[in-house]
Amino acid sequence: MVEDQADMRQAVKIYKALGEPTRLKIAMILTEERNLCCTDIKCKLESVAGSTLSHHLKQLTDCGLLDLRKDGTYIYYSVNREVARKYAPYLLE
Amino acid sequence: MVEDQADMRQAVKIYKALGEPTRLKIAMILTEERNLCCTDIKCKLESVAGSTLSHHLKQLTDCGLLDLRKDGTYIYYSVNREVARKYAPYLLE
DNA sequence: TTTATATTTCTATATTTTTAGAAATATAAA
DNA sequence: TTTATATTTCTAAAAATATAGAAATATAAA
Repeated sequence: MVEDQADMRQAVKIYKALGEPTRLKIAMILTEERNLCCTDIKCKLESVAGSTLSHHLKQLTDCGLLDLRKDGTYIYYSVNREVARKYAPYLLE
Repeated sequence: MVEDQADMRQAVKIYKALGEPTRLKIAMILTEERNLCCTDIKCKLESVAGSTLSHHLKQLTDCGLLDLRKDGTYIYYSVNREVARKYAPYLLE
């Protein structure tokens, strides 16, 4: 039951993260194409400030939906498919 | 592509609806037990004003996640399993 | 018709979230 | 070391959301 609570908190975080147009877009971009860095993603969006994008990516990462891999100055993001499958398979369609 | 846009807008609505603790709770309650009315749901939650609950149910209904059936003064809610399966199968676990 | 119950709408307030500019940090390349 | 690029943190303002009391609406039962 305690895990359920923790599980629900994660679920809320994930759904909150996906319940915003820009972040859902980012999640969909990172499902289709993996290992994109901040700047790559920025290019694929109409217009977002870097600081704003950073906040969105943080939210998507903190909830467990995105995996990241650091390489030098770059951070490469991908959607974690297991998490997507469990909580939001819509992303994988 | 146009449908994709509409689809994404619905997805955002659904995830926004589920990205709030009380509403996720309501969705889970209505997945486990179907055809509950407003008052039944109110009893199963710690403490929510009727007006607040009404707003939550409206949001969950507007996005397509809940089906409703009116009977006299009562409105019975259930989770739409197809929508849940597509967007948030976590509910069905 | 009167009364009771279920639900919604109106209104206002408190809180949270989104957004981005500016400054800071981190790493790589010259 | 200097310069350039990637990303984050700080800060503040604007917008959106959650909440609930009071009043309104709808239907059923007495």
